[in-house]
Amino acid sequence: MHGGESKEPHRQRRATLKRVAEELGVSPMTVSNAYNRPGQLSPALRERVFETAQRLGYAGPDPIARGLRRGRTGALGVIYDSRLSYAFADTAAVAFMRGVSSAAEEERLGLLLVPGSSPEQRDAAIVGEVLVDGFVVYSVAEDDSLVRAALERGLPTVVVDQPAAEGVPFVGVDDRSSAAAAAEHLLRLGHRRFGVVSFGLGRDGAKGFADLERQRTTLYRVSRARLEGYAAALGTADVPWSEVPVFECPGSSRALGFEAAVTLLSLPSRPTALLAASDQLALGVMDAATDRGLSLPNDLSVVGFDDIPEAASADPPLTTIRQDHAEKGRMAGRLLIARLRGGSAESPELLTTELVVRGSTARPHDV
Amino acid sequence: MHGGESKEPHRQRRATLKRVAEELGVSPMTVSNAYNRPGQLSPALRERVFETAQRLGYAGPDPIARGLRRGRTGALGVIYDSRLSYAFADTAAVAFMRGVSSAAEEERLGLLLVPGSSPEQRDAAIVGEVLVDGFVVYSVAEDDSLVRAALERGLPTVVVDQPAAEGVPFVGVDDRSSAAAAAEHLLRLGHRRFGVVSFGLGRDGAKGFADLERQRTTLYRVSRARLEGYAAALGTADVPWSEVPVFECPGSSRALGFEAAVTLLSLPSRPTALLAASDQLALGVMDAATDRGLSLPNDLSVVGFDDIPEAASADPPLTTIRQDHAEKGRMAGRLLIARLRGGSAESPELLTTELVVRGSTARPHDV
DNA sequence: CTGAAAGCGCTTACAG
DNA sequence: CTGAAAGCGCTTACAG
Repeated sequence: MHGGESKEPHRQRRATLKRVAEELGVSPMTVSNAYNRPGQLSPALRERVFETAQRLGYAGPDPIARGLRRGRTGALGVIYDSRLSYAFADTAAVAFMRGVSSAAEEERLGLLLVPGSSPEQRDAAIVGEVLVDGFVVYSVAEDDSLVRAALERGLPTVVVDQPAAEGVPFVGVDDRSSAAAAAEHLLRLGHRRFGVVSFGLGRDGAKGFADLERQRTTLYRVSRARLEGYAAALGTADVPWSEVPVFECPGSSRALGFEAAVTLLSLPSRPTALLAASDQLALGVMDAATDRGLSLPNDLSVVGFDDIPEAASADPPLTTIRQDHAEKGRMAGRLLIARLRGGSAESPELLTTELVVRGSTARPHDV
Repeated sequence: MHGGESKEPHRQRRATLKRVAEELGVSPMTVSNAYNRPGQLSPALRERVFETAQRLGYAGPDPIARGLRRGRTGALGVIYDSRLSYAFADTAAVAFMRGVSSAAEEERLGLLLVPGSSPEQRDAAIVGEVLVDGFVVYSVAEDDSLVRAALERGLPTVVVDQPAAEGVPFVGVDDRSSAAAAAEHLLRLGHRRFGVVSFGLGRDGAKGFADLERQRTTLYRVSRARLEGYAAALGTADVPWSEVPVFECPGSSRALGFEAAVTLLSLPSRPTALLAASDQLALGVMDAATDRGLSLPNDLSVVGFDDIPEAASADPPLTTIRQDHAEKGRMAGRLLIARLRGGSAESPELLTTELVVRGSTARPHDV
């Protein structure tokens, strides 16, 4: 029964709990207890276990085996829309991660950043292979294969920004009322001729003007909600929405904002105010306006969405809708953890936003 | 043999591979092959496997069980000195993570951020419990319990900035020559009266002047290497190192830099130039100098180390030693991956640094 | 305070 | 192209 040591050692494998138990002449469970339930055995025996472990080069119970037995990994998975390295270059994403990590850390959970996806080359399979207890899906379009893969995995999942489906916990802002606040600000200043730079409205990656039909039928709720917010505010002020040009961008980059603005600003009846669905787009709009020799905010008012750090330092500083990305991350993390703990935790209230008025908006020049 | 379905279903557990195999009347290995080796079975059978899986709500092989069997997790662990949320607030750390994540992603590996540690409350045990294939230890003092725990875990480990021990792969910059370059720059400008704001030199958290003995005997190689670099450069110019006041700070914060400078600048023979071991410390030095009514760089030259984003936007902009944090992360990630792959990969060369001359340094006023 | 047995859910040789 | 068996390394009831 003893003397395991004399057996032909197969290639000197890493020491195991069982091996330590044999060496010591106790049962594996005693060794397990030494690590996991100190109260279950005498301090002296526990000491002997650790000594033997040390001597055999046993570093403690293998976390993978423990995970299999216990059914959990101790990590939250974060799924990001793009390459991970982009997440660390995106100030909003970094703030969001800061929030998620603080929630995870409160519960002694790790954060696993899921690799391998870019919009061009989706590797949704990895979502099924990753060792986590649940997912936070951040900044991923609601019909994306990454979201599907996360939901199919059958683990608790919280979706951020883009609601995925009925019943899936969601964290985000009230896009409709936030967008309305942006439009109302411009109306108060006296603007009547608007243009909108929107996120994408379909999988087709279309770039150009979106008619009312396309606006209404889009499956992208964030895009739709923001358009609805703009429309509602303008409607209240008797600005007919059907006459407001909406330029759709297949993404949210400065370059796309630039393109959109080039088109919008060459319209026969040039808008005096442009509403952009993100600060990135808005900054591109400002680039285009400046390029065209327009002076901001005199010739054109611009409002963004997000309040990224670059918004405040833009020239002129960008008026925008601020959201608290870190708080969003914290809420997403906490909501996921509540699900993990078996709580039937409801999705929390939507996060509040705030209109931040800066130098990129003013009364229209011709009023 | 069949009809597993008719057996008393214990609480409707999650479906397993075995369950799918029973349902289909094939062996578990066939189901496993359907997921892992498509070529091993007919497309038709494979389809039937997936259909059955779908019907039973089986989401594919459990990654934990697979991990146990295969002996790997598919994730790299990143150990950070402080709370994770601080890492996402630290621009150098974020750039570093960006680099590590790009290396991980190249190999389809996830990044697990290890939770639960702050300098005040170390939870090194978590390092033994986390499901990863190896560790990158970032920004952790070489005698810290986190480093010990990572090494004891017995997984491949790469240490960054603070070399941990002989034989442990290491990524960092040449601290000695970088520090020397900083001092040489000041010497070239004509400075002869120096002061140094150093990192900590011991576990005791001491704050104050460090004598030669303490400088020489410190176990912190980074602190020592930088002091040696300063000393070597000054020695070459016949500035006696023994007369250069070295103020030791138990950390690297703006507040500590402030404190150090308050003391150094009230010395009877006031230095005309201060060398700081980090930009954070240097910014604190500048705060203190301004507070005291000194004008920079006329009354005092300051050189930092790191080139964090705040350095360029400081007033005046900070002269410093630039290091490429993202590249450092990428190298650390690649080095770890090479170890994982069984390569006996040597530690790569030290990363190069670059003196960036900005407005915080000038000829001494009284020369 | 300690043990013997079962089993977490899969994949890996070894056979055919 | 498919199977039966062994086993990855642990922890969890169940007993005593």
